[in-house]
Amino acid sequence: MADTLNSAQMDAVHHLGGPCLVLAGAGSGKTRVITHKIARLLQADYAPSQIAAITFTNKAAQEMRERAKALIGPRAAKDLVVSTFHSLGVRILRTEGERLGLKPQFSILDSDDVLGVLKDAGGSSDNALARRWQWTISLWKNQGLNADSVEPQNDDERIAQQVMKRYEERLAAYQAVDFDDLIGLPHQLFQRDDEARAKWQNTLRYLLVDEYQDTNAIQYELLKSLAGERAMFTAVGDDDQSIYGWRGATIENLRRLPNEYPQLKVIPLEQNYRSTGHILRAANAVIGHNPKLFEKKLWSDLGDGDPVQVVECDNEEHEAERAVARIQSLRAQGGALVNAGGQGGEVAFKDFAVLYRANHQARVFEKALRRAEIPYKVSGGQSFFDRAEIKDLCAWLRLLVNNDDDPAFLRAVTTPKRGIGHQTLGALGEFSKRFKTSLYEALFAESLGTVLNARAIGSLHEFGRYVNDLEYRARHTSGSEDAKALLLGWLKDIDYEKHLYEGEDSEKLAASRWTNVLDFVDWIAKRCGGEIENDGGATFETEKKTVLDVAQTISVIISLAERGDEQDVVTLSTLHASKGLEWPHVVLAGVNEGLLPFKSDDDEMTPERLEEERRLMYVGITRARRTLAVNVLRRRKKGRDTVQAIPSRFIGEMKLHEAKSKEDPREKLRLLREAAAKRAAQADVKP
DNA sequence: GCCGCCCGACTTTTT
DNA sequence: GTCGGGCGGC
Repeated sequence: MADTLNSAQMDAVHHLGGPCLVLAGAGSGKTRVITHKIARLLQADYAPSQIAAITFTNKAAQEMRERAKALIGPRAAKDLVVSTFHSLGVRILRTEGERLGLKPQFSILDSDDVLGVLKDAGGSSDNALARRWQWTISLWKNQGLNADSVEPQNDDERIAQQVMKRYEERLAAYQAVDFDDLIGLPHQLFQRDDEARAKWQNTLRYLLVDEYQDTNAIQYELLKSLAGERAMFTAVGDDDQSIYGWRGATIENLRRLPNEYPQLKVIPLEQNYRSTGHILRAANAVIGHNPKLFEKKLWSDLGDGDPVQVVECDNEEHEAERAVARIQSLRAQGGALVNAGGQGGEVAFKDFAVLYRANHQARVFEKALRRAEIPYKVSGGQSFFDRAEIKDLCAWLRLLVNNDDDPAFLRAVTTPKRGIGHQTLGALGEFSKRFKTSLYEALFAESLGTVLNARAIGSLHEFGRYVNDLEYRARHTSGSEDAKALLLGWLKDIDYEKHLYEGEDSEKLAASRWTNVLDFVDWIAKRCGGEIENDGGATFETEKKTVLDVAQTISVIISLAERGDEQDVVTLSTLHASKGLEWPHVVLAGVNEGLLPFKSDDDEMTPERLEEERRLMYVGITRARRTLAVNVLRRRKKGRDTVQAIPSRFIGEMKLHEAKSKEDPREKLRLLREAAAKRAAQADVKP
């Protein structure tokens, strides 16, 4: 991307006099606009602490802060308010809690906590039912409703309303709030307390909102009251990438903006710096089938590039094989298909992504990639390993596998605290650096006595001997039962349960962490195998693995996860999780009716739903920089059996044939398919 | 009433 | 490949 801003980006950055809506098409450099606008605001004498950039996820907030820091320097970046909606809400509630009758140390319930409270409040032990209540109540709260203002439409909703009433009472009694309250309560406060509202309006004098199309009704209201009369804000979003309607986001928020702020300056960013022409034309063609809120058409000056390929596959396994073959052949050719575009050069695994509608579609791709020995990661997935308690234990396991893993050593030696402090570790670190050894190695060095006193050395040796002993036992223990005993013994030795309860002020949270730990132990133990299995009359023992073997596999998973995007691996991701990301080569998997657009058997496809599915397709297409393969299944699995599969109507909507002759036999076939898709569309959509 | 087995389904996700 | 629900047997 050029180092300068284009003229639309420039307009967006320099419009400071009033409300501003930036319609940032895919790949149009919206983060650049936000960070440059922050810099511009600083020039215009806003203090960093008066500028709030609001995002949806912690990850996005973190990235935004990094990007801003690179532009404006660490000192100014430190005071910027870069925060998610929810953490901003926490901040408001912590300072203003009193005015809402909330103790300063209220607790925030996570999703599991809420489920528990709901089961209790609703007098049901049925998880699925409680989840449905949770879902319904959350959607209501996101619309700014409470148990008294809800108007139930059916019996289920009437029950949910009653449960909600009791749920509200319980939260008040517990002095607890849920995630939705983090937005809803500050909003209520600002509605009725002019003083508090004025105070915050003066604290946060300029608001920048990222992914504006993902805001829900209540977030919109909160923004509106924060912005106040002055209306100093920039909303950045793209109605064509609104894919979270199902969790309460509403593009109404985009539609109402020009009405509620007549002075609103709307600036479309249409130049795309990501994809080549064929890909962009396909994207524009697809999204052209949706009714338009704002006129916007992406263009790029990166040349036509390679045509979008429709890849026909017999079934899911074949599809995965073809995707693997595509990865291998593109790598072999150095990325050149028809038009290399930029430089050919090396094509790395990390240049590829396979995107799909639903998580379970990843499995068959994982299998094929493993067989082809292609490294991959499944994105968006398991955050289990991200949990602090699991990381603690993994540090120990990593240390057992590799004694020289210094970060693991540091975490293990201080978890739990065992009287080895900063001083000791600092000295050990210096020592290890000087003699170019690992920390673990340094611990046993004869000459360590020159830098540390006997007591410190004693503690270190005790730790070292324990690790040594544990490693020996882990190396010689296998089978589920023995492994479990070993692991539980270890946790008891280090008194980890106590450590959890001491480190956590909420007993409940500590208990849930301990449950995670026990799950983790079971998980490892299971992988140590050795269970007697009964297979067709013949009993046999499955192959046993030692605890150390399993720890080794875990270490690999962890180090993959930790290095994150640095790793040269193929990405498997849902379309939802792919938003905001890009890859040179993208494969869209299973572009068939029923999958994309997704349709479940019992609910009917409304036009709104279909439009959101179409935006999902649009998001998928616009992730690709240079090549795009769209996979179509001839047959697909449905439940236990395989059924005929119809190509997605979105294939036809891409208008890939536009410039081609209709005499081409392949083209005729394509047109027939398109007609079939159209018929499917008419059959499925009720007007 | 509880436990175990078998069958079937399997959206999308953040705080 | 996993989880949950439902049914059947003890």
